[in-house]
Amino acid sequence: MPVVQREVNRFQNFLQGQGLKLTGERASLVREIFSIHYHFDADELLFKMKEKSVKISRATIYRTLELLVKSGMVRRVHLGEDHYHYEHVSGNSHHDHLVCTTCGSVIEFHDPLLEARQIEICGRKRFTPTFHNLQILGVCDSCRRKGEQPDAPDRVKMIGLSAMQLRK
Amino acid sequence: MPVVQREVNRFQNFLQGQGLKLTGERASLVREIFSIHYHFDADELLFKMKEKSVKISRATIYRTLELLVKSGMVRRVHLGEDHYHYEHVSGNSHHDHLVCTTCGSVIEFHDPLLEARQIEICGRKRFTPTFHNLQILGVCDSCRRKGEQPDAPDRVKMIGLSAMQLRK
DNA sequence: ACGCAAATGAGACTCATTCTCATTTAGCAG
DNA sequence: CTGCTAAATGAGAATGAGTCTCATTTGCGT
Repeated sequence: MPVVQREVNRFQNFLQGQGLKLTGERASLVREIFSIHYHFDADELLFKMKEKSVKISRATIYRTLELLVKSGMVRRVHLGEDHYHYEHVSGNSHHDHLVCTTCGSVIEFHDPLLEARQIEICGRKRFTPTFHNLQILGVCDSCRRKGEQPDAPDRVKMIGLSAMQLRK
Repeated sequence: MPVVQREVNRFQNFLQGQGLKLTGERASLVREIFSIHYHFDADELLFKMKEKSVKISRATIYRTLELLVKSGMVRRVHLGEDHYHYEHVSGNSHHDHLVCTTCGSVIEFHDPLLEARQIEICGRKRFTPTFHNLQILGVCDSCRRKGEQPDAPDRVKMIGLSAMQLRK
């Protein structure tokens, strides 16, 4: 009856359709992933499973994430870092991300007008869109209020922004 | 007098401002990069330099790319692959990308309305944007006309899209 | 031309991700 | 309930983009 169980069932349906099996490891991962209402990476998952004394190998985590992405239940997102992040897809709530380059926090947003405009652009280019990925990098409200630290650009390198772009 | 020479000078100005030096290797790389009117990755650069018998080590390529990004002359872009791509910045023509998931081709576009809407959204979230990164994945005109190949989803895995997302 | 900080090349290293393969398991047929 | 077999797992090796180290070389101000 917990909500996450529905997700496990959803995954099982997908697996059965592909002639694949629902194992204990896969079920645990789905339960964990759908309890994280935020972005995570493979290592965080590995760590959380270890915390709960659920033994799952790194390989299985990656393999299961791949299946979940194929099933559409999980989405791979780029957050300006040099490795992948993931997030679960609840219902069909697509959203994009504002990423703070100072503190690393991520704000989600969804804007129908933005989406509509994108579709218009695609039409003009005779391009059939299936999916998109938008991150807006910048400074969040609380970091802005804290003022400019003189040594702030440290995080800039990580995220691959140029000083010039930041200055714009 | 070739156009690329202006870029070399631009880079030299940046380097001097930082107390850094313009070396033969750096100049060759800038000339090469500003002759590529497309996206490239570090390995492609390495290969092209080898082709021209210009000896430059992998480390220098990465180091120079980092400097060029810092100078604002080159931009790091994510194109849905698992490693970085770069593109040179000519003037101040920001643009975004339509990436075909079938043939891998990339169409650039720039849309002021889209940008304006993004700024509006940021304002609502009290977020100060400095930069953004938008890729729209989908199928380009010529691939669409070729119809659906029964084995098309091969590239899907590479790009990390789910079958469900593609179907939408 | 000198001196020295900066730059280079070669290869070692890191670290996320993928692969291999021997062993275990889910789930179907009987 | 039992056996069977394809699929799944874990452990660790392999991969590959990107970074770092350090001995040697070079740009460039004096």
